[in-house]
Amino acid sequence: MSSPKTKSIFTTHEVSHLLHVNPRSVINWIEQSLLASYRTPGGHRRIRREDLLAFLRKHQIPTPATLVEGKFLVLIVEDEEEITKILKTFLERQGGYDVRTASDGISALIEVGRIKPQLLILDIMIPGVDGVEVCRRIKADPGNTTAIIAISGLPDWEKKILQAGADAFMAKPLDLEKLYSEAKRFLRIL
Amino acid sequence: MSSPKTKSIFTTHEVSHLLHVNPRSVINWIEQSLLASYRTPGGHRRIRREDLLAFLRKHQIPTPATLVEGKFLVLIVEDEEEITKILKTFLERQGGYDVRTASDGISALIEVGRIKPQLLILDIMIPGVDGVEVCRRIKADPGNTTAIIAISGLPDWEKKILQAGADAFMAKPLDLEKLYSEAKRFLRIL
DNA sequence: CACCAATGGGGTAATTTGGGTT
DNA sequence: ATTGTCCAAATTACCCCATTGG
Repeated sequence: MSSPKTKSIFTTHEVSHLLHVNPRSVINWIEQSLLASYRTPGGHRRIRREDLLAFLRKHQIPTPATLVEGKFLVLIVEDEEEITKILKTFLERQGGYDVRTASDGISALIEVGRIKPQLLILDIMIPGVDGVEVCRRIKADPGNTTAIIAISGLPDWEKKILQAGADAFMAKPLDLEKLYSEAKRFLRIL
Repeated sequence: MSSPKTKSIFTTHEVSHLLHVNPRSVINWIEQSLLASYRTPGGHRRIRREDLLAFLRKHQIPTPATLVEGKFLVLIVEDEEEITKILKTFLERQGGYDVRTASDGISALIEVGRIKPQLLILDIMIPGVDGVEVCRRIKADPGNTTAIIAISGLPDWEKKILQAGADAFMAKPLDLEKLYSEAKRFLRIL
């Protein structure tokens, strides 16, 4: 129940592992004052979480999920309860995701406006306002920050939904791993 | 609500937790006379707060927040009362922050000169002298020790305010956690 | 005084890190 | 600009037993 308490101090090797680079590169960045750090009495470098995050932001490097504080807000819009449940459980099991749900177009639009999720997983064939229209309306807002992954059993929708502004399309049956990988891409995490 | 009354004597394990190192390293430092300590009759080491602080200063290691005596002085310059209030409440709730406020450029400059805050949270669009000019003037003083986090609803200001010497820029709406993380970065605490 | 869980010490081996190199 | 390899040194892991503090 307790929060996993994100690490707050990292060694050069830990940073190099997080960012998938050679430890020497991390040292180079530090020596060029691109990344702030301090030293142990014995000369080993230590990097504070805040300094690492500032470095990542400045250089627009995707943030490793383990560095992210708080949770990502995801809204699933799907009228088939079974699929909703599978998706929700899967994402929650990854950790770091706060998953909300809606089952029709109108409530989807209301929820997006209200909670402003970072990610929307949107089934196209839903009751009332359909997914394409939901997508269009969300993306029409210039202040929009919600990434949209559209899903449907009919691959024919792909072109139309991407034109409506969706960031990605995935055909059912869903490949959960692929979906997760896309989600991470839009959330800019590693 | 009351201050937790900072501890004045620490064990090796407590120090190791504070600094995120292995207890063994603390012992090593003590044995190399890098860190002063004394022993209980049974041989257990005890470290005085002042000795620990001296050690941290000497090696330029950031100070854990719980070791900091007194409060950090923060000045918020913002003409929207609502935002000022949210920020002030948030920082005070973290503990360890003495938060002052100003609502225009002139009083901001006067207050910075008078109370020399460690941190200035500066809205750019304020009445009278604007944030960019306030920033420039503060950073023009070679004796300046105030870190500046600029905030604005218009992301376009980022480049200009950083050129004026601001240490960071954050767009509104504000992410309080991110702001707090930046604050800790500039205050050199763990 | 004895009991007990958690913590601390001391030894040594294993791992990680920095720095000079390529 | 990043990476590979070497070595010495710093840090950490693991062991068992003693101290601490209730």
